[in-house]
Amino acid sequence: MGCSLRAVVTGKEIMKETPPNADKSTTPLHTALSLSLSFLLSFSFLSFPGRWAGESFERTSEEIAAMNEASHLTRDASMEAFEEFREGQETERSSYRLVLPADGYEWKKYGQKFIKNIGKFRSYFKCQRTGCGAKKKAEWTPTEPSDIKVKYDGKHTHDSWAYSVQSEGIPLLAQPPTSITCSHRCLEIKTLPLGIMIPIESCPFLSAAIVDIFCTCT
DNA sequence: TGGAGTTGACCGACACA
DNA sequence: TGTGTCGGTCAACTCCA
Repeated sequence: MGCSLRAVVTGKEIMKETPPNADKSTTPLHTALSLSLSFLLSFSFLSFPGRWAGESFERTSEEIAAMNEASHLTRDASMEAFEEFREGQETERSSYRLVLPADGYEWKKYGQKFIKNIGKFRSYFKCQRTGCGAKKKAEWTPTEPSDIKVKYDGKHTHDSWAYSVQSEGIPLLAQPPTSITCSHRCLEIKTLPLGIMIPIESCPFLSAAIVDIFCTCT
């Protein structure tokens, strides 16, 4: 079990998870803020909410029924069955492409699966920077394509382009986070009032972005 | 033509009988 | 311990600018 940081931005939820062996010597609150720092630095939403390429995404009841039917098949056959159904519906392939909000890093998509257990599609991304092992997974429900959950794995070995963007005078957070939650293996719960100033150096917009932070045990 | 996305196949982990 | 299912990843393929 590890520590997780959650942020809700304009109704869309994202999540950052940390390894179970993360340093626990610091206070829960400090841990929460430390974890949030790198995450928020890359969290410069210049285009949000996420949307599908092409025409607006709407799933018919027949398509949903086909997905449920496919979920009873084997892992790879389920996606195949679903796609076969879609082909029969003569819908555009591009309308199922996911467009994620910019987060300050360049990602390379290397896979996508329909996860049976959670009933969502999951796309896999790697950071394109050479030598950087950071990854992220984007999950979304077919019926709620704007409800995208992004899980970040690993750390970036480089800065995000958010710094360069900021230097040009462009607001980093067009739509700042409305809530940030840290779930941590601790014995106490920290709750900070709205609008609190976060004493973290090198974060140019954190105080303006964070309106609520609290840490709970998991 | 090269980069990015798609997708079938493969592999290791895990649950269960 | 064998079998089936799962999530994660690879790599060939397709698409598009």
